[in-house]
Amino acid sequence: MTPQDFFMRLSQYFIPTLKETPTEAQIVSHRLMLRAGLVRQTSAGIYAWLPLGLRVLRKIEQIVREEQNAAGALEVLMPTIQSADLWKQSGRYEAYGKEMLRIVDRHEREMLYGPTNEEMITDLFRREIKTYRDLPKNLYHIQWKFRDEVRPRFGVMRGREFLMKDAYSFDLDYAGAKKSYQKMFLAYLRTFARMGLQAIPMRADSGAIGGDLSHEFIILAETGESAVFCHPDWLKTDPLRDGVSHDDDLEPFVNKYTGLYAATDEKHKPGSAGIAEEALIKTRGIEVGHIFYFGIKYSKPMGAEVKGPDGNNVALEMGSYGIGVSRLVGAIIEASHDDAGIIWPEPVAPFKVGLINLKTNDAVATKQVDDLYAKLQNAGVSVLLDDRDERPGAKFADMDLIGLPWHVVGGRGLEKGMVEVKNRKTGERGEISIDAALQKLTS
RNA sequence: CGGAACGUAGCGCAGCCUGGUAGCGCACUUGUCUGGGGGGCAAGUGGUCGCGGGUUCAAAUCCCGCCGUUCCGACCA
Repeated sequence: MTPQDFFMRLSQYFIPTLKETPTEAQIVSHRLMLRAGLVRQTSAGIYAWLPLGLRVLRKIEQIVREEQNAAGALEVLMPTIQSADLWKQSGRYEAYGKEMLRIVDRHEREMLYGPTNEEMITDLFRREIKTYRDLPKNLYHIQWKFRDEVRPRFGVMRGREFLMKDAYSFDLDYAGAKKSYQKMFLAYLRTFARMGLQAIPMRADSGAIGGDLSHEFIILAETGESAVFCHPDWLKTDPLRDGVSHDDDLEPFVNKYTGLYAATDEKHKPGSAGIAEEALIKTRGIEVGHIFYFGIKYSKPMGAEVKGPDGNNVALEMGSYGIGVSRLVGAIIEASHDDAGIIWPEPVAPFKVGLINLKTNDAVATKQVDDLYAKLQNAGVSVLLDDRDERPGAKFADMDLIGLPWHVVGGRGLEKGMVEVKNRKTGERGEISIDAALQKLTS
């Protein structure tokens, strides 16, 4: 917990909620992100993150980071601005098209705002790594990227500027590359599961980048962008309880998960699922991650080679692994909301508890609420305290909109030492003693 | 990039067709009553009508150009 967590009083914070929906927001996550004061648009597809939205972004980022680290990937940070030279070497400078934001610096040098980092990481790697003994390696960073989409839309789900985790693996041979791929496969399943999402890997085209071992990770959300079909057993999977470790042979694990049928609308072939068509779950999904092996696509033209055991130079076998971090904020809301607002899964919630003081003009009651606030903080629970002098209705509406997992209401029950505790997701609520509330929320 | 809309107060909108003092709701400020699901009363603040040009005695309104934003399609983490 950071020191600033001790001063999360709504009267001093910055959460500009909106009662009405801005016209430009068409889909639910975009509407809610604006209404709940998470972001503001500054240009088409470009957003400023306000305090509450930034906390969520950081939470997601941290989970991604932890799971990457657990898989043995090493964090680096590459620049947003790149030189065109590297892209000319790989041949993508011409190929990329108008999506790439091209910039000319004062010396008339061609630069670009990076849409991805294969070239740069390959360059960094080839300069330093000369022997197979230093393999395997997987380097990742979490950085802002820019793709000049023709038509940005859906808020942060398809912005032009976006925060992305991208990892790049380097191996001596295919067997090693496959192992690296499998580790990321596991890491991805764990990452999304930790965020409270049902994520399903689906076989994917490797697209413009090339390659043949490729999966998209799609999270299920009724309002998702594409229709998906999947085996009902998907809903029984839990990657967090499979008991596998990154050091294990992951082949059986990957086979288990890739063995269950799942396909997007465009890939779906009726009758190919191995079970009755009617038994398939039909829903919608949002792509939040993509992993793929692309072999020597960049290492070969860019001369990224190491000496193999036999003394010959070998082009590096590579793969890359992306997660749309900023997109996840929108995707999670698509997957978890109701008419009143956002419902944050606890691991990514900006605060765990929203504490409402309905008696701000009553010194004794306020003391009780402030005490509870301090005790929760001291117990390591992040709390947002609504100490504003607002009508109860406005406070409840804002709290529901913001969507913190637990709401604690200090009101007329305080005289008897009681508060109301509400679960945002289930709507379940009840009056319990302050001590019991403290117990419940810190356990 | 093809097709289509929209731009008037912080937000949501009316006014434009048929040119003549720029409006409504919410928000905001002050006072007051109120106090468990966006409250009432009273008094206020706030707008170069996206920008530029043209027509006209007169333009938010009509005409031309530009900019911005959004929607549908093709494209994508």
